[in-house]
Amino acid sequence: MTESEALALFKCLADKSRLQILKSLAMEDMYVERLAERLNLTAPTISFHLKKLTDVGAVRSYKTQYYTMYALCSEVFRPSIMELIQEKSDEADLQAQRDEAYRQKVLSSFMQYGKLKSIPAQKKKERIILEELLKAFEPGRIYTEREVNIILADYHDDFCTLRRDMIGEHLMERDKNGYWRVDEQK
Amino acid sequence: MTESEALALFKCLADKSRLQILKSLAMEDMYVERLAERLNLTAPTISFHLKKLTDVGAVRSYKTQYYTMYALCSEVFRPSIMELIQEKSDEADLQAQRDEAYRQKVLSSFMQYGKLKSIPAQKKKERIILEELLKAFEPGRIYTEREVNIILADYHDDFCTLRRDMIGEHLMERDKNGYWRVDEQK
DNA sequence: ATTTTATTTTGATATTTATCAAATTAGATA
DNA sequence: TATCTAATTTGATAAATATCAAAATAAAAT
Repeated sequence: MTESEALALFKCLADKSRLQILKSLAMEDMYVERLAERLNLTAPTISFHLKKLTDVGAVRSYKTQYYTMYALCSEVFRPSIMELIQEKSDEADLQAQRDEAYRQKVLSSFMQYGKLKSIPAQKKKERIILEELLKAFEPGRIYTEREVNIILADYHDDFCTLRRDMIGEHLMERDKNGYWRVDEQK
Repeated sequence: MTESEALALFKCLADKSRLQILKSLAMEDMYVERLAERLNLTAPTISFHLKKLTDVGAVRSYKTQYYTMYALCSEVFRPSIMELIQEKSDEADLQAQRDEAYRQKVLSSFMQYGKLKSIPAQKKKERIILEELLKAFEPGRIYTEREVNIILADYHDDFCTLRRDMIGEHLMERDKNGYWRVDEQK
């Protein structure tokens, strides 16, 4: 089971009516109207819940003459909660984690005591460093070139290269009034 | 753990952010801002989630100089989902179930083939029967005495007693225009 | 004492969703 | 085929809630 499947399962369990349905089905198979009567809900509402439960594989249904009987899929409920929580992440999450790990690795190999040991030659690595240094600037605020130099000089003597590459990587922009952060997201 | 505690726990698990928090805390204890950074959420949001998780006993916190560290309460996650689902119901639910069981017992011993075998002598039992017969009347509609008689006669020859006791139990009311159901709730 | 930093609370908002009534579909019996 | 009955879908509504920004607390360092 993947992480998002576990989430979907928990969402299903996070409802009183659905828990009651599961508890009822744990005792014996039942059809929609029987459940509606037991829980004091309408048939459409029970149907709605059973659909959700079916979608996550918690229940299954079979026909017996008049009725559509619903039954519990017990296997789904065997694992402990901990097992579900620790499901490994989906592909997207995994990639994000890998990215973050790489970022940390680059940061720790080029930064020390809050200073930049050297400016990475690889563009990809320098980009990561620059993104980190960018945090020293407030979003929206406009800085003079002198202010930018002072801030960057805190990290490395060659603040000119840093300043130029900030512009080159489009992390900052400039005009006659000064420099400012580029903030894309949101 | 009671049924409603299990429900509260599942509600907590039914959120992506909280699952990620738990997964993070499963690796190591963390403080609010660290989690906010990892999940790309604001500190207030993390705080909000941690409060919920604390309330259900999923995490606990302790102070270490600067920070409030949060830690997983692993015991909570050991049981299988099935164990939680089958928690016995709360006191209120249990009482409701007992009441319903008693009602069914009375109904089945005095009713047969949709007819009333006899009118219960015990007031408590008759009340249950009358409440059941009341369902034959539409809420809001006004019936003539003759109509009431016809409906009640379907259940027992002594429809006069039934009609009188409907009034006596305040299940129906009457005035010069006729009879009607008393519907309290909603 | 003052300032800084971490955390929580408050207020507002947008999204999700459980529920029902009414309408529709599907199956089985007559 | 026609007619029940069970089940689902649709549309509407009310309640819950995840999130953020801003304000308020708390706690530590200067």
